[in-house]
Amino acid sequence: MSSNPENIAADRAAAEAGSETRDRILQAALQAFAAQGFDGATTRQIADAAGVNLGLLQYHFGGKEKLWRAAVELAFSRLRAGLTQILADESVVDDLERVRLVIRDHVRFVAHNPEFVRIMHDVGKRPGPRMEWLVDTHVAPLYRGIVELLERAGHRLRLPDDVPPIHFHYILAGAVGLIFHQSEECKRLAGIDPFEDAHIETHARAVEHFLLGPPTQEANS
Amino acid sequence: MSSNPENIAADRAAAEAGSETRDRILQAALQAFAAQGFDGATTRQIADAAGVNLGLLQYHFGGKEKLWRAAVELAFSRLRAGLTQILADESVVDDLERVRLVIRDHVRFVAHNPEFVRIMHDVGKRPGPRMEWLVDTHVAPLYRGIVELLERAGHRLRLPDDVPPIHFHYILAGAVGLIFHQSEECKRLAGIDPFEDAHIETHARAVEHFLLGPPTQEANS
DNA sequence: GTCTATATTATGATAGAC
DNA sequence: GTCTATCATAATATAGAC
Repeated sequence: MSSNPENIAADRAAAEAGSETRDRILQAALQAFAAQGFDGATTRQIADAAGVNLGLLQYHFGGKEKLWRAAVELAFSRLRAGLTQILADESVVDDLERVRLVIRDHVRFVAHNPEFVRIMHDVGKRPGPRMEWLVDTHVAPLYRGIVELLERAGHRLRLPDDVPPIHFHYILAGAVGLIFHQSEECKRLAGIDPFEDAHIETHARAVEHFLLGPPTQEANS
Repeated sequence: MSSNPENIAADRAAAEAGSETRDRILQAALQAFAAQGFDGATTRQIADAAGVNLGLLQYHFGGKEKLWRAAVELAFSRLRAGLTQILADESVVDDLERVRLVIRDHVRFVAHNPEFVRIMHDVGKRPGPRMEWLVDTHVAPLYRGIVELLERAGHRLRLPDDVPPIHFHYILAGAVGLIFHQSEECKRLAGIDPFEDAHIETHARAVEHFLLGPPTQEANS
């Protein structure tokens, strides 16, 4: 940073350009890590996709690992944006309906942000510092919110006896996300693109139906 | 292969040792590809785990790609062993009960062969020759069998109107498999090991319950 | 902040002795 | 069939000019 006045404007412009570049790198990194996994994605590929030089990744993020963390933060911030809103929405009085809203919204979120599921699946399968960091800083807080909600919805959830909420969590996450995670497989297997709006809504309806049963009369949006 | 008689016995012994080595490599490869993904797994790591030299992978399989295919064949042969048996079991008269059996069995299969799901998730998310080969040669035939079964079970499946079977397929596969795929995450998130027998059965019961409803009276095994 | 080198390491594959 | 080199390549990360 310069201290002589005539350079302050230039510094500010440079800083802004830098922040914009940072964002482009971050976005490219999120796509790459989701599509190829942490191991498969390369820093060169990310730099190319962002249209910048390789050295810049080092400058802005300090390495592949830290870049990955920043990309994950971005993915989770997008998820929380919608989710915390629903969890706090006071106009919803019925907690079972709130679960329904969460499911419907999550299907749509995953369909529009498949990177989220892809990154979760990439990390959650193997032990190590990345997985531990992800769970501790991002997944666990969210999971606690979900469990609270499930407990408030209580017996009306039609959970069989003695099934801990963690099973519901993974059944839900799997039922919602797999078709989008495996979108390429799905296209070849069934000839449909799950990301098309009609299929997204069909999937939401199906998941909702299996996990919560037919909707009550007032629940339409 | 030698043609002089006194070496035939030695040849046979060598061939047997070779086939045994081949199997050890294959098993190690399956584990590695499942745990680290195709990109993350290294041929050296596989050779080490199998207790053999790097050059042998080349000799027996001809490269990483072909070794991967052989490992996938192994995983699917294990899956088919149990599945085709259930699909063909004539003592089951009710097709809805057959679906129930398939689900229960698949939960147990995945729990005991988590490599299966890990490999599926690793390949199914991105386009390319590996994914195409996997779908065409292994997934599609299996999927056709599942669809047939679903059609025979028909309306009793409680599928909402106009939901194509592909959605049921991915809901089922996701609900069954994710907790095992994400076992490491699950351990840290909920403090339980999903591979313990009690949790396997709980999960099977929960999935069954959500997708098929409460069991009928005669359906217990 | 951005770029052009380059250092260092690790990978998949090959050649050739035994 | 199995092993010991070794090659060629591609990856992350660094140093330093602009």
